[in-house]
Amino acid sequence: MNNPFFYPLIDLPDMQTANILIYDDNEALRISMEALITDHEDLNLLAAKSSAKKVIEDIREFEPDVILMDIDMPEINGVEAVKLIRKVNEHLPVIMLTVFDDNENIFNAICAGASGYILKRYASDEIPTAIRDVMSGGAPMTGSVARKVLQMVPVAKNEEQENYDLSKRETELLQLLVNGFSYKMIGFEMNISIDTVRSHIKKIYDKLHVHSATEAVSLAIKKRIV
Amino acid sequence: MNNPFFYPLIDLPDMQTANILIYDDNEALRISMEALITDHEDLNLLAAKSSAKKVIEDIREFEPDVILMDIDMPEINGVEAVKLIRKVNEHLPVIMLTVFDDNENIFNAICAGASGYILKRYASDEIPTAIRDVMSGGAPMTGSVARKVLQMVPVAKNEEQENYDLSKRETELLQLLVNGFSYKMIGFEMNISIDTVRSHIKKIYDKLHVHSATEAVSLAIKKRIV
DNA sequence: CCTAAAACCACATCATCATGCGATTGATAT
DNA sequence: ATATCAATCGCATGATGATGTGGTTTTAGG
Repeated sequence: MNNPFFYPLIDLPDMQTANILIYDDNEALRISMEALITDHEDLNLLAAKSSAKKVIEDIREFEPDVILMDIDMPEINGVEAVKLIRKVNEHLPVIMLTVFDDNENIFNAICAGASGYILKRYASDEIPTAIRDVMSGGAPMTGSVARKVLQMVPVAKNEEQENYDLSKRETELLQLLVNGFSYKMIGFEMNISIDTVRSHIKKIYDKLHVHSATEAVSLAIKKRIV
Repeated sequence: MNNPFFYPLIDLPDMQTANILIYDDNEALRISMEALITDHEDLNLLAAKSSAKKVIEDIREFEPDVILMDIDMPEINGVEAVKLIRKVNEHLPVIMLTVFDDNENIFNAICAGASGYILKRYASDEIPTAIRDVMSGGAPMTGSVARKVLQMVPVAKNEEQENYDLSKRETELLQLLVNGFSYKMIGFEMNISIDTVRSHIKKIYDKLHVHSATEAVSLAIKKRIV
């Protein structure tokens, strides 16, 4: 189709084979996953294990590109496993598989460092895509999961991003204050006298409607001024 | 395929037609979008406008099910438009369209209340899916966007959720400190003498390895101790 | 050119904070 | 029983913070 709207699709360069390691305690599911993966030329199953107990050793042995990790497993659950993985490897993509899409689970998995989160009921459809997705730097998730993650995103939402009208220099100073600098240190850091620091601080307090450093710091962080 | 792994796919019940409103200042793109949408039976384009200036009136007039909103528009940009929408309608799905996937833009859009965020270069592929997705409660985003959103999710990540071992009372006090209370106020609030406040504070500082209220407050918020 | 605002500095004063030393009480674990 | 620790309080001292008043210089706009 010759249409300006149709941008060239993502350039899939040398999409090499993705070497996969699977953890799931359900044997039927493991078998199905094997079948699914062998159906795709660019996916290669290294192993499918029923327990993540030896995940660290496994990684060293198999050197996978991607890990599919069930959340609900006996002995060591998926979230714990991800935490273990993240201690030795910051970036190895780990896609969580689960039947639950409750906030608690999702939140824990994300915080533990999971790269993606897909629901088993969509797994047959989404796993191949998800794997290619993480391989190219994405973070696959089911739509409903994505929405939940969005809801976790900080605060603000529609909250009238109040404008406190701090000048550049004032913002800079506030930043130092937030980092625990004393007046003396701020003066040194900004190359101004301590009296100037006081002067700035007072103006900042006036603008933020606060009367102490702790209030200012608290407000600055919570309202994302810094 | 008779396979236990292949869960019944998402039940698409009465997937009714999605009525769509588009905002994009690029005419060529609007035309392409129209073509794309008319290609799909379950999608219905109500209008494609070049400016979101009258978005509120438009919504009242057209009563769309979904809005596609370009971020980069003159006069009023997409993020501002979403904020306006959210003031009158908490739940109307708004999918952001953009060529940029920088953190700043994504973060602003999400905070403003966008329901999804997809990149124009994948638009032709993803828009139909995205629309169905938001209609059924999802939150569509491109993989790379999803990953960025994940990175915004609080802190923690793998960070050894450090345990500062604050006692109950100490935590309580720290909370007050974070809220900008002075020693005097804290003492009054907790019904203890100011000297006890000092005593507690000193212990808290020791445990947090800080030496001032601002540092403590900053750490407390950032590490989510409070 | 003139004005407003930002950025800079000084001095003074009182309040509050940071820290150290010491001490009592009650709960809990060994 | 006794050692540990959280929680409470007191006192003292030096450092730092909060606020006010009054300046000068630099920068950006009308």
